[in-house]
This record gives sequence, C-alpha cells and structure tokens, in this order.
Amino acid sequence: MDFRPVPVLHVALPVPLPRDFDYLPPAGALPGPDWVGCRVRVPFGRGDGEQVGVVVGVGESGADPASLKPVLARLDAQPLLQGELLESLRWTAGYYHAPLGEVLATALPGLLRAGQPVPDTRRAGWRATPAGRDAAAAPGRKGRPRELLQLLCEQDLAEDELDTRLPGWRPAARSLAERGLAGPTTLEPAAAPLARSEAPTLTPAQAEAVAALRGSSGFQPVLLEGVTGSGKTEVYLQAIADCLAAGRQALVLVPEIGLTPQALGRFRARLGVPVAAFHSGLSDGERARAWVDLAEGRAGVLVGTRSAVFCPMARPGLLVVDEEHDGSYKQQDGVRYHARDLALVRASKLGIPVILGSATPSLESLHNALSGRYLHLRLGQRAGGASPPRVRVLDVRKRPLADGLSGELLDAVAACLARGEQALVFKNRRGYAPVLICHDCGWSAHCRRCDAAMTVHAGGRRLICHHCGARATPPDACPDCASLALQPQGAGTERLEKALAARFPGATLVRVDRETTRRRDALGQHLASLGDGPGILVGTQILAKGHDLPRLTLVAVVGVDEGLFSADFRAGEKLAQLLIQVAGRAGRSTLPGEVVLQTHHPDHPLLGTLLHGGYPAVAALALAEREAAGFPPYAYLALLRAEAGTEAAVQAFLQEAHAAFPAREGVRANAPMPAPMARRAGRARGQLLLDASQRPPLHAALREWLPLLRAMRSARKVRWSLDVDPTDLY
DNA sequence: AGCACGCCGACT
DNA sequence: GTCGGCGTGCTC
Repeated sequence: MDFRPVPVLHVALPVPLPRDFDYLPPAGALPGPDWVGCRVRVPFGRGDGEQVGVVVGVGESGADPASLKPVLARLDAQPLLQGELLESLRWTAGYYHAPLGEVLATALPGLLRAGQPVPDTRRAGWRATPAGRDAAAAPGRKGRPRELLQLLCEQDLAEDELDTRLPGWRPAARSLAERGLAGPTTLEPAAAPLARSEAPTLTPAQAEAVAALRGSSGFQPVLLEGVTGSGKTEVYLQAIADCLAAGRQALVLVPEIGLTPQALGRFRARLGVPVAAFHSGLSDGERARAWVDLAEGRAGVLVGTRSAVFCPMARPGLLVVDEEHDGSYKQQDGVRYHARDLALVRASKLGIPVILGSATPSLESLHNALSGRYLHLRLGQRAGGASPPRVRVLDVRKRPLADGLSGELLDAVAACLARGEQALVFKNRRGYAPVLICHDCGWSAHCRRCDAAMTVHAGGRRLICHHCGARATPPDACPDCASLALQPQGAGTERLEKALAARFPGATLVRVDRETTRRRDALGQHLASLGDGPGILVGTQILAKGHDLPRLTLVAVVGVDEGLFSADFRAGEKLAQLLIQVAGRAGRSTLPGEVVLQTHHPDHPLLGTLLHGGYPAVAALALAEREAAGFPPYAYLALLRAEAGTEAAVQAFLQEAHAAFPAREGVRANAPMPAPMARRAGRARGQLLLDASQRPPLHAALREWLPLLRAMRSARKVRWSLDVDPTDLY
C-alpha cells in the first residue's frame, strides 16, 4: 500500500541494527538541514522505552504515517556533530561495518550520549567582593550566608558546584549580593595564568624534522621514527607550537598508560595555552568538558587516549599519534576501531598533517613510509649526548637458576647497585609463578572455566586465573597421584621481587605490575618511591614506556623465551617492540646504560637480528616474511568471532557463515577454527579468518555477508562480532 | 542489544 | 494452582 510521503528526521540510535529510524518532528517544528547532527530524545521499542539518538538526515518517508512517532525533544539547538567529524564517523561505520548509531555512541562522551546538555565550561559562578573578604575575616553571626561567604573567599565557585557543596545556597547568595559582599561572575575554564617555558636547543636531527614539518602543508602523514630517548616529544612540541602560532589546535593521541600527570605537565608548561586531557581516569563531567573545550576552541591542545580521536576541533591544525605502534589504539570490543587509522582518515578529510611517532613503528606504518606514501623522518641519536645502551645476551642453558634468575644477572644487578645506580628487572608475567605442577606425575593446576593454567599468587597460597579472574586455594596434595610434591614452576614478578629482596636486603625494591598499580596514578607514586638512590624496579610491560628514570642504568630482561615461539604472526614484531622499548629505559641520561637478556635460546634469529641490526633489521625481516606469507601489510584481514555456551553452537554458526560467504576474486574465507583459547570463562569460542589481497573486494563481500549472518538462525545462539583489521587473532 | 510476548517445569 | 525458563520477534 502506498502512502503520501511525510517529512521525517532520520535518526541513528545506539542499537545494533544497521539502519536509521524515521521520526516525525515535534509538533510545530519542520525537519530541515539544521537538525542534522543534533541529538534528539525519541520513543523506542515497545512500552515506554526512550533512547537518545542523533539526527543524521532529513527526508520523506513513504511508510504508513501511523507507524511514525514524533521526536520527544530536540536536545541541541546547534549540531553537536557536523562537517568532517560526522563524515569521518560515517566512514568509520562503513569501514568497520558497524551501525552508525553505535559508532556515534562510541564517539560521544558518556554524558552527551546519555542526553545531558552540553556543559557550559564558561560557567556562571559567584565570587566574594573585597568588602566580602573583609567581612569574612571579621567575627560575625553564624549562618548560611556566612558559610557561603567563607567558601567564596577560598575561591570562586560555579553554581553547579555550589549546588553540591551548599544545597539551598541561593537565598544566602542573594543576601550577600544585597549587602555588596558577593556577586555573580563568569568562571573561565583556565583562570590560572599560563606560563610558557623555553624550548631546549634541538639536536640537528630534531631541527631537521621540525623544519621538514614546517615545510609540509595540507594532508601529510609523517612517520617520525626516533630511537628511544631521541626526543620525539620535543619535535611534537615544536610542531604543536607552530600550529598554535598559526591560530590552530592540535589533537595528540597517547597510549593508555602513557598519559601520566608528568607528560601532561610537560605539555602545559611548554605551550602556554589551555591543554585539555581526555582519558578513562577522568570523571564523566571532566571528559565532557574537555570535549567541549576543544570543540568550542577554548582548549588549544587536547591530549588523550584512544577515544580522543573522536573529539571535534574548532580550528583543526595538527594530529599527533605518539607511540603509534601501541596496541592500546585498537578498541577490542564494540566498534573495533583503530585510533591511529582513524587519525589518518580525519587528517585526510581535514587536510592537515598527522605525525605518527615511534621508536618501533608498526609494520603497517613502516611499509607506508618505505613505499613513499608517508613522509619518513628519522631521529637516529639519543638527545643530550646519551649513548645507546650496551646489550648482552646471557645464555642460561644448563645454568642453575634460582627463582628464575641466573648468577650473572644477579652479579650485574649487584654491580649496578654498588655504583649507586638503579636496575630494572623485566618479566612479562605477573604473579608468583605461571603454573603449579606436580613433580611426580606432571599434573598442573588448570582453570575450570578456561583452557589455561592458573597462576600461582601470594607466594603459593593462592591460584588465580588471569583470563576469568577465578580464584582457588592450591591443593595440599596432587589431585591425580596424591603426591605432596606440588611446586610452583617458573617465576613471575612476585617471585622475582621476593628473590631479589632476599638477595639484596638493603636495596630499595619496587614492584610494578597490574596488581600493584590498580589505583589511579599508583604507577607514578611507585616510581617516585624509588627515589634517587640505588634501587631495583621489578615489573611487567607496564614499565616498558614513558618514564624517564635518570638513575636507571641496567635493564635485565628475564622472560623473552615465551614470546619467541608464539603462533601469532605479529608475535615477533611485538616482542621486538617490547624489547626495544624496555631496553630504552636504560641510560637515558648521562650515565651509560646496559641491557642484559637472559634466555635459553641465544641463537634465535630474532634475537640475533635485533642485536646486530636493531629494530630496522627486525622490521625488514618481518616485512619480507609477511609479504611471502600473505599477511598484513601485504594483505587485508577480517575476523569473524563467535562465542557461546556450547562448542556445537559456535561450530554450527561458523560453518553456516562460512558456507554463506559470497565468493569474490582475491578474497578467501578460511575454514572455521577454535580460538587459540577455545574455552574462556566457561564459554566456547571460535573464529573464521578472511583474507584478501585488496581491500575493496573484501569490503564488498562483507557488506553482502553481514545481512546474511544477521538472518541466520544459528546466529541467535551465539554472540558474534566482526573485527576488521584484527590485531590479535584470538 | 533490550524488551515483551509466549508456551512448559518445580515451588508457595 | 502460580513464578519463571529462555526461544522468537520487533524496534520508525
């Protein structure tokens, strides 16, 4: 049946359905282009359900007008999402094959997603007058006005802050205003004067990089490849300063654990403009305000983690992705976007430069730089005259290890401490020991709900599964053979800490891993507790980046062997990056650094290549291997993952999905297979890998495939998701 | 994803 | 006699 078309608003809602929903405008309003990008509150679903969505278009609906509901409320007078950002979000939805509504929900800070008003960061507030300050100092009647006055004498306060700190403050404020003791004011977001510190003298390589960046205009991807300690941040700072001088803003992405108060402090001290921070450690309100400050041009720079790539800019000038190889830029649930790739998309649409910086670039970026698609700038020397650390491989085959540590390694630590310097002992495993085994029959403690061994904690008094969090008490005797010879096998950071404490009783010892750094900024506090004296830092990869510890001269790497033989095709690249990054902690200042690698496989080609040619040699080798094997960056991948209560449900879904895959030249659907960890937290998991020599046919196939998947009956019994450009095949 | 509707087991 | 199990279908 045909109906007369009616004007409607196309609204994207945060539901996993790949389409818009049409709504009538509210009574008395007309749908026009000014609606696009504004949030609306709409009725949705049966019953009295409501959702907040974003108008993504206006048009006409030929459907039965009786089935259309009107918008309940328009939440923004001005579009919240528009121009380049809205276009980039549409691109994101298309590229990752995610519903636009989910992408928009991912991109908006929580408060705005929930329909809260855009915060006014130039907020209405109250301040005490000079007369008020005098009155507050003098003795006087107690009461609400006096309480308020005293608060205002400490600092100007925003109205919403007063609401929480002194409920019912308004009559008191009126009374103070009548007596001339206080008055309304507008609070600026950054009232503090912003000093700008001097830039240090650049090294020739830094100066060259800065000059090259000055010469670039329009969309220009730049790979800034600088060895650890070469001063990449200084190059960013100069490029950002240039951008600010031209009246534009910069957006800087950093890895999840890279955004320390120290790093932020360095940006703030140098740039002389408000620098907003955007990361998961902030409250919802703080995040929304940072977003708005950048969108409305009040912040000159925003430094943030992955999701900051979606922040709108009033005067876009520059994007920076620091440590671009870092895995935390890839979102691993929901819309599985890669922030580095989206930064490139945004820079391209904005027509501005984007700097990707790393000592150990991803093979993807390196490939683009080597093939001339990116400008390739190199910083080959450490800044400030520091020399690269000396690297020594310790062959520990047939050597006795005490708690995982060889005698030579302990000697090196002892020598370091004797010089009054600091040592870092790196092991990429937390806990006491990775497994509890029976020395008589070989039984080992496994998690009941995962295909994984349980990690021994608390010196052997606790078992914890690192994959599902399950806890258990270790048995007294072996459940299989009743032997009492149960032993923790191998060493984690907890065991290393104990062993080092016993061996060096006088030394300051600090352990840093996910267990000891649960609290916010615990990492900074831990590192500070090390002080300037001799000491030992024990920890996992959380230590691999970021901090400058000038007294740190020895890096002892205890656990690389696990990484040398992993099945994942990215394992070699990741291990090399990790080793370079952790080795880069040594000798960053004037003291010479030393790196000791303790291994059972001193002849492994990766170690040899890394030792003799450094990261560029490992990368060149890995690129050749990837090309030969048909892996990224020479091929394009997508991974269909599925998870269900039973293996049969996973199998059925993946088989049917495989059969339904639309054939395309150059696109291959590999056979379904169990995930590397086939059972996790009691759920069966499987996956299906697609690979293609070109992107367009892969995406064309995916576009055709996804509706088929959604329609499959077997899909209802599993949780499934599609990962475009997966970084981890598990 | 939520949410409601809808037909079959162990409890007050 | 009901509360509730999650299969199925829908959301402008």
